[in-house]
Amino acid sequence: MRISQLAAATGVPVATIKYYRREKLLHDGVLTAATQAHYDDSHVRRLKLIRALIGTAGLSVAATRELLQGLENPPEPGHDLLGLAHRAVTRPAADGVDLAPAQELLGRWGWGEQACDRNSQAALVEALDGLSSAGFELPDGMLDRYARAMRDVAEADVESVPTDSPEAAMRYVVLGTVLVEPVLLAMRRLAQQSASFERFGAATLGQGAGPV
Amino acid sequence: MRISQLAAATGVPVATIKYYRREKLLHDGVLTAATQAHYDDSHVRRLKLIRALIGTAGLSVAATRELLQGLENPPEPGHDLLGLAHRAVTRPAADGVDLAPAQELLGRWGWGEQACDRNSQAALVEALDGLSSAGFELPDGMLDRYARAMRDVAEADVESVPTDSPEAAMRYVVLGTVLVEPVLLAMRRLAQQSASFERFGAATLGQGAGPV
DNA sequence: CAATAATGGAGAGTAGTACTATCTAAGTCA
DNA sequence: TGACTTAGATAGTACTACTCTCCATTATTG
Repeated sequence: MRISQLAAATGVPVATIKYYRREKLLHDGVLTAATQAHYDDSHVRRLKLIRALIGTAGLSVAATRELLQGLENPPEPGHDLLGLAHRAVTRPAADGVDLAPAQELLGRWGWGEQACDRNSQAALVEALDGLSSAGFELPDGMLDRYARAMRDVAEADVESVPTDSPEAAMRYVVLGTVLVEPVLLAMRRLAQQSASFERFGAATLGQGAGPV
Repeated sequence: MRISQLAAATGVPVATIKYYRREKLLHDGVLTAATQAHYDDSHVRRLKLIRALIGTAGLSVAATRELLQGLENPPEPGHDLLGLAHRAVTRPAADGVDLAPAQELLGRWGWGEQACDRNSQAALVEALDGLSSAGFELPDGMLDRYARAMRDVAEADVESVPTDSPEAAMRYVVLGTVLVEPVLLAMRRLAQQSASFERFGAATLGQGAGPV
């Protein structure tokens, strides 16, 4: 398969394929001559994965590269699979973040603090800071309801990890983490619309009377 | 309060404040002379809100402007509050998207299809497409578990909407939708780490033995 | 009251990201 | 043979979110 056929098979422009190759997202084809290379199914699959990570999951090219490079190396026992996935979607925590608020919540929910890494805790703290600095106050108990729901999600995630091979587990964890996020957010919005429709009828929160 | 004091009070550089003003995110101060204007608390609050929307929620300047302009106009009865918030975080659906897969799911979950707008349905379809085109298959029943959890979240959201004043309701819906998303995602990651720690111990999915 | 600093408003400049286009020498195919 | 394709390198583009510079005022301070 030559590059133009690879482009046709995936819908990705040739120039973009070359760009991804330069950026080390896509492995080289097999050179058959100085100006000719062959690509195969592995390139098609990889390219589709790249587009899903950049397009659907909204990762940057740099984060995508890191995640793919992590996926490439077979996971050693004790390798931090979740960390690999989470680093791809979590920006590193600033140094001066006070993790105490997160620690308190983790304690309250019985989520072992020692199991949870700094960056994810910092992400929670920053998200909550964003809420409060915007002058937005969550009603009492709201955070706990959210926590229960996300715990359900996470338990489903963890239970479904295939345990037969480390490679399959790694793939599942890494892709499941980043690619499922947009699914969950889309679901929340639809569920909000449905719940609001049931509770208030169309007139209050849902679709207005007129066209959008 | 002059612009430099506004900058000091919010941590936003003067040049950036001027930029937000040009971009109509921030209302003008009161001119007291040709080169002097006064700012007040409303500017401080607005600026903090802008930073939360752009920084924490990850909105673009354009989406932030739209959302703020929507917040500004008092909501008319029948106004589409959820739509306003959802448009700020959902990119408009491409024309050619087939909504059938989403419709089927909505039917299965009993989420009234007529309550759910095209763009949100398209977002779900695209997110699921991303999963499958990445070669990632969700186990049977997984989507339903996710749906149940997100339904819980959405019901909490809708129940907590203050019903006393339309302005408060609008503010709650719009900000709650976009600012809570990062909170939920951070929680999912922490819950995954905790659940994985409980199920597998530190060695399999969680923090590796060595330093990262 | 004069020197210094700050401000509003406008425009231009910058840094980063994700491509996209052009070019050359080399190879392929009809 | 001659049009077409390709690898690899370099340069250019479009967009976003700022950031800087400038000038004619105002304000502040010694």
